[in-house]
Amino acid sequence: MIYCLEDDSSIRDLMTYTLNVAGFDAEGFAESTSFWQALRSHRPDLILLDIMLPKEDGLTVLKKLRSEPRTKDIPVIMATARGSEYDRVIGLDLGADDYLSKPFGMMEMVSRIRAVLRRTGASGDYSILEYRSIRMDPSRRTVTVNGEPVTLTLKEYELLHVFLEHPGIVFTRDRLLSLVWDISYAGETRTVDVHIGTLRTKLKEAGELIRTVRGVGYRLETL
Amino acid sequence: MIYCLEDDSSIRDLMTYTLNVAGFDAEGFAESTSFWQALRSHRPDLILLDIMLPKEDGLTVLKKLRSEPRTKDIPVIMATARGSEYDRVIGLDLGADDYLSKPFGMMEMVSRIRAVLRRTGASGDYSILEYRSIRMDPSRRTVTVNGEPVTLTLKEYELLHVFLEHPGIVFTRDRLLSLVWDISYAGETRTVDVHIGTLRTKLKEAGELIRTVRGVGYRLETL
DNA sequence: CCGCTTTTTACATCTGTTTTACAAAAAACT
DNA sequence: AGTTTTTTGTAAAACAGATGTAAAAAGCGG
Repeated sequence: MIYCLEDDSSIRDLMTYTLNVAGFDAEGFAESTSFWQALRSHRPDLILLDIMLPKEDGLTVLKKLRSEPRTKDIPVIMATARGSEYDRVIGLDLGADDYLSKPFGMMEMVSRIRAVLRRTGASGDYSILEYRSIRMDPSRRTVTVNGEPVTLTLKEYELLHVFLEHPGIVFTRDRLLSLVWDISYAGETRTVDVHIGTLRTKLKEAGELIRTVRGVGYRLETL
Repeated sequence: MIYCLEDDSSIRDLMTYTLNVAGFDAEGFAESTSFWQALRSHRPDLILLDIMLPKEDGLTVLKKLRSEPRTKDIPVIMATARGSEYDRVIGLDLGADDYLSKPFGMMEMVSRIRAVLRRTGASGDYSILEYRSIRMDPSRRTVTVNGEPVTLTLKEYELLHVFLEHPGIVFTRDRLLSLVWDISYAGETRTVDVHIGTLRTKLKEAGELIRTVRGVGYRLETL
């Protein structure tokens, strides 16, 4: 989910519309009050923040976001008026993750968002993940290998999702447990191994792409 | 263009967001002043009017609209709280074109808007939705399977509508609840499952097209 | 009060997950 | 090289949880 805080309704609508088409879940806010309210019940994957806002300006919002533990890690992209170098500097100090100079194109916006999400590791992105012969469509929750559909269970799917999002990166069993099972397991468990096993067989030849790193964990092979 | 006059910003944003996604052009207003101002320069195709408003209540707004020649033919849908308020509105019969009882689901809102727009002859899209043997005519609110008419209840219809509009996409139970039922439902419920069940049996063989994605939700099968 | 829709409840069933146990493979150590 | 130790693969059993569904309860409009 991406939140857009932008007072101009036509720009805001264009943004949310574009983001939806691009496969994101987006919600727009005209001013900060409703934005803070929404933030209480939901934590977005990214926030698009206009500098010029009616009640409370963007820099203040950013400062508030960064001061709260619950929100300080949410990536923020700021939309600034052209050439106002001042805002840019201030925003940098406050820790915005990227900037968009108005007027900006929707395509640029989407690619910046993708870049920031990739950098910060948060996903929220529903675009298709692909590696070699493996293809995953998160919005449909389907996986194909060489075009052949493969039926995966929840855990298998989540595991593969982790690997596809970070090809080449080694994940320890503990890390996988916390990512896919989200609880940090104290003791020793063979669960991950078993699921890796079933995943490998279900992926047929492509199963070999999931390599064992002895004594450490697993990773999706990159060459 | 659809105007939404609703003081609660989160509901208003949800409404305009949904309408935009549904292909309408929507603009929200928190109170009547800015609404009257916008009305001077533009004539919307439909107005969504909340009864409870800060400055000037919805009934007064409706009365004013109906008294002006320039605005008296604009279709109006009123959003009312359940109970006495509803009766009061009906009793007054100021000539709203339809009513929505709060809390209402976004799909219901969209369907009502489409229905009203169709009745009044204004624009809007109510193209027939079709997938395999299932055929839905939103303007008549009818569904057929292999040409055989199927009688669906409100919720069943709205559910099927969601699926037909996005074949293949997986919907979690939460998402379906927010689309077809209330704005947001906290806590666990088997309601969705039961309705999916009845929908499946009513759709006969075509019921198998609604697939369960274990641990996630449901989706209309595409191959 | 009646008939219809919707929601809840309860339980059987089905499916995925985890554990267990042991074989196989790799590494470490004579 | 041979032996031991550690680590991983995997089949099968045990377990946990999600889903389907009938039936009861609750809501709603007449």
